[in-house]
Amino acid sequence: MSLEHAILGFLNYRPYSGYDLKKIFDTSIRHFWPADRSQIYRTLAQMSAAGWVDIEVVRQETRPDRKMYHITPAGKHELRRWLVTPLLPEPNRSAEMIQVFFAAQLSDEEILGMFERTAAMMRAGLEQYDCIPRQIEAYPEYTTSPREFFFWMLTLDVGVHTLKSNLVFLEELIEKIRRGELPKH
Amino acid sequence: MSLEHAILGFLNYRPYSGYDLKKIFDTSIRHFWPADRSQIYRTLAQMSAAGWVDIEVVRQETRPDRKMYHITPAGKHELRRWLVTPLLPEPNRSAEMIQVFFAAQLSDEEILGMFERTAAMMRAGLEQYDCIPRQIEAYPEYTTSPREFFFWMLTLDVGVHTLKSNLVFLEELIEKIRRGELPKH
DNA sequence: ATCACATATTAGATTGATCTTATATATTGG
DNA sequence: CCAATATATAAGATCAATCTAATATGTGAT
Repeated sequence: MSLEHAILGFLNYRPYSGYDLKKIFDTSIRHFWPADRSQIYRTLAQMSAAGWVDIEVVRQETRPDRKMYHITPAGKHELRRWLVTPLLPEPNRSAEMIQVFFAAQLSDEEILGMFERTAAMMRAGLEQYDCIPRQIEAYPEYTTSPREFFFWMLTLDVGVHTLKSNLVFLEELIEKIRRGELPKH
Repeated sequence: MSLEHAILGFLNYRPYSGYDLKKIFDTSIRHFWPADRSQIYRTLAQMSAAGWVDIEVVRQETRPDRKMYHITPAGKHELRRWLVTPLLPEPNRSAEMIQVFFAAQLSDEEILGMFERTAAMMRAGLEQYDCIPRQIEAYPEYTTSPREFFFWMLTLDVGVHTLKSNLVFLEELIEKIRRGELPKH
């Protein structure tokens, strides 16, 4: 499971609580691995049972107690093992592609409208990416070195590059449809 | 759920059994929506309960009976409704990106090895795409018009385009690492 | 004064996807 | 002759992800 290893990755920087981890996920890797609060807590419990993390209970008077999770040597070992393991190629499910696959059943105008809405969403997505580096820089405690920062930024670059490339492809397709080049029958 | 609508899309060509549909999925849209046999049968049962399909039992003597699923007017209506509905943007989960995100913990050599293996898999993937059009052409009964064929091919073009674009990006990154341009600390 | 929000964890329920197993028979290949 | 593969459906189990709700309190905004 990847969630476990993402958590190990963060705990390898320093100890965090489940609540901290939820915030970190939401401000960093949510774009390629969103995580549910409940699932983070449950996964932490499993990781504790597996001996990958130790729990330190921090008493608080005005707030509920926090459980700080510390990575163990076994956890560090598991993280390294996973990081160097090539992943089996998992297919990226895409409901959009199903719509494309059966788009012949729609009129040219409907298809054009669909693709134009998609292009608009992709352009909006590109603008969102511009805001992320500032978000990450606002959390300097999460990153500890230029080397780490390089790879954090790399995940963003991949996202931007893929989006841009797909947008160019889509815009060419839209032009093609506008020129009436779809088979009519 | 997208699986339901993919099934409706195929049943809108002609009636099929669950067994047929599994084969069709595996030879056409598996690349962006793999489907489990068991799940297809269960989904067909739900679709029947929802009134989207009718079941015609075909007695066979030497083989188990087949259940041929026929799309109903309600099913056709639901298919059209879904095809013109813009989808909520779902994040593409990517375990590979988690590995990139925490790659700073590995040595330059380990990172290079990882990326080179990924590039090799992508090149192998590109070669696989070359074989797919022939597979589809081998199943002419699934497609009924040049218009449908155009969109079938379009889903392949998107896949090839994305793969190629990501491969170029990755090759540039590998060159950068070879030139020793990763931050060392 | 009240309402929303932040802190902090956990349990319950459901869904979609996946894997395994069961059943029963015909054909094909070694 | 035996093993594997194809035809055909379905139940059982599990897992990861998601949504909702419960609990309890402090702070800031309207």
